[in-house]
Amino acid sequence: MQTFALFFYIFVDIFDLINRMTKKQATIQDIAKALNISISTVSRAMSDHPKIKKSTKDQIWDMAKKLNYQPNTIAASLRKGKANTVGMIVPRVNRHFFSNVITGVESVLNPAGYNLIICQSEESIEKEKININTLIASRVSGILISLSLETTKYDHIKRAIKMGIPVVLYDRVCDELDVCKVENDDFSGSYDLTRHLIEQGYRKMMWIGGSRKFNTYTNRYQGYRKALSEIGLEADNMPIFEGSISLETSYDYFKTFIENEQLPEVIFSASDYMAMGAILALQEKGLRIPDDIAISGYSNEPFAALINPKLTSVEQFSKEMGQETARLLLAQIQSGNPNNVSTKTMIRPRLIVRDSTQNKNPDPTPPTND
Amino acid sequence: MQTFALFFYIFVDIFDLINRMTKKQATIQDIAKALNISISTVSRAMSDHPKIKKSTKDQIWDMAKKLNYQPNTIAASLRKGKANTVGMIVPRVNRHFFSNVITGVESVLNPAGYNLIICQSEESIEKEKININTLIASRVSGILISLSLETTKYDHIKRAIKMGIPVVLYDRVCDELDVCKVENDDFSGSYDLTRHLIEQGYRKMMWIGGSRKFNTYTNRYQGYRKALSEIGLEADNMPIFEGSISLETSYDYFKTFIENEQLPEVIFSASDYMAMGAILALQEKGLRIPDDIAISGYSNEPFAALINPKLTSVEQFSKEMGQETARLLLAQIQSGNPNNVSTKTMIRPRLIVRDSTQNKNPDPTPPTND
DNA sequence: TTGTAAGCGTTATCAG
DNA sequence: CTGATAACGCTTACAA
Repeated sequence: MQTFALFFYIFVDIFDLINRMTKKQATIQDIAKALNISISTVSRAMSDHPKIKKSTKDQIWDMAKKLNYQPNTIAASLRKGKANTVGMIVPRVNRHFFSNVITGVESVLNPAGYNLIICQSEESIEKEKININTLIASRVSGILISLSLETTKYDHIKRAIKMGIPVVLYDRVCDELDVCKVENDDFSGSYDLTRHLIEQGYRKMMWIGGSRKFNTYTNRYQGYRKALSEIGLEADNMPIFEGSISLETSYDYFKTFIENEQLPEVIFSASDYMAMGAILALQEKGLRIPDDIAISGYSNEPFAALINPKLTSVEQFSKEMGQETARLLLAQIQSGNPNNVSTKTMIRPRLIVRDSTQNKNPDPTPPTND
Repeated sequence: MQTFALFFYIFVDIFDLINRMTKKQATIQDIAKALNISISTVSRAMSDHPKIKKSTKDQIWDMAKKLNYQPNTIAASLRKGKANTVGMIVPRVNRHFFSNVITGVESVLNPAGYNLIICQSEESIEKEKININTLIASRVSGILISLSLETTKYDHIKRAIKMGIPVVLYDRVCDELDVCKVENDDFSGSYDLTRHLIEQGYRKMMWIGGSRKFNTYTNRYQGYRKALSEIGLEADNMPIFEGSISLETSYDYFKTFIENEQLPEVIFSASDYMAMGAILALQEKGLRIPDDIAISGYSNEPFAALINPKLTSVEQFSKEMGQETARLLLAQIQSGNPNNVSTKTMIRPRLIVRDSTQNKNPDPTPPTND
């Protein structure tokens, strides 16, 4: 018994030694050889094939452990013609919104056995093209993409679609591609928010946001415009500031705006960051929010609930968007007939009313409508 | 001429047709066949091998374009025994700090021709093990990992190391693994911050932070302790609150703390979120910051500069950490002798002094030391 | 229940 | 400068 144990010990060690010396990883061949069985049996055992005897399976699994076997998905992918990998193109990962979409995507893709390759376009169409090529070259099972701000031609994406790779667009979509899309319902979010402002009694409004050549901001503007038009106000005749979506841009703008222009009752900011810039500029001039001027944001950035006053904003459910996007992709992959349908899913955002839009001295006139 | 053009047109179309019908992607074989040359020549041309005539290369590239050829990196990886992919394990992507590390990593890995597979451990050692297995199975060229909070055993990581996969630890490291590590110099960051508080004249301090069983918080505590001991104060004798690192925990704690305990002059919070929770609780009770009580944070979250008062904090240079981590990994990969060195890189953080620690009525006693 | 053998698309070695 | 050919590690008909 003693001897046997010793023998066994040496036996194990030899395998380990061989592993180390050759620096080569064990394959199913090694297992097959060691057990004097066929490699296909090993392959089947590794995927827990029902037609393999339990006892042989156990043998194989033991040996696998002994040899420190790690399956090689690359070989499997090559053989199967596709990888259990999906590619996700994101403008930037270090944005609250997008990193939450990623979390959502992973939460459905991982349990389904897929890995995520994340690529950043950094808002550049050139990078986006490179990303697409990389993903095609990696033979991913599908591609999730939110378009870069620069992207106005879609040949690179069409190429992927033509190759039979399922594609789902999320957040930043376009009409030209005939695939599944998951969007934020910016129109509704904006409309609801504007209704809230109206109900608070505000009438003299001002729009600030990113350039309306981007869908996001057009849609938000349209929602704002619609709500106003319903009570007989014309958004286009009220002040508008379009600029790059950053705290600084808006801060600088309001520094001078305050000096030269008459302030509205409320600022509708289509971006929390721009709202923040405005707030800093206004507060520096001694203006109280919302008493002297109210303001709302959009996106519900983490800081919105933390600043003073707490910022009214719109929650976008980024994680849910990721989940829905991933689910659609999985459906495409599993259908075996990718890109055969082109759906359009709207994620309905939710208005979060906070202190920054609480009218202390509401206009006596109620909304004329509804 | 007319005829030729027509012929050519049909010719192209046939290829396209075949591509579509078979849904099979063109390979170098197809190119070779179409051009009546050998597949090895095509392979060489695709990697721009110097010994291939310019004219044949051009032919090949043309045909590649015509056939809509996309290289198959899976096949290449299998043949070469490794993928041009590196794996990155991150506790959570939707954290400001980590998503910036990712950005940094990508900024050096992509130009070097590597792709990133990002996995989230979600602070679970089980997930971390699965992630490691996935990455090994994908035959990544290297692994970057920040340990989950649960991780106290490292067999899974050792396995990767033993298989010859270069591993670099970042942010959350451990002594037991003999690999390259990139850490935040929490001790120094905390020390510098405490010195600043001392210089502001604060003496009655309070420590709040995450559990000190985690390196991060021990180190920060030690820096704090050291600075205090230098002026003859004993940190251990001052109030301490350890809890989960969230706004809510700290908010709840201070709601009752204010009622029952005597407030310190300044709260040293080892987390911006906990600082924020405290601020909300204190301000709700009508306390003015920093006039009635000062407070500092750590990590320089985006909101730190936006709240009122602006929060003194410590900037961690997460992007730079990512870049350094990636550089170290690349060096390991290229050395061909992975995990042969084990370095320890400290990223020195920077103190950002803001309003929340401006002492309006400084203690007349200057620091006794330095 | 297990084995045989072909092949996935590359690259690398050797030979012209 | 180019070609033939053997892997790389796995899956999967088809056979037994």
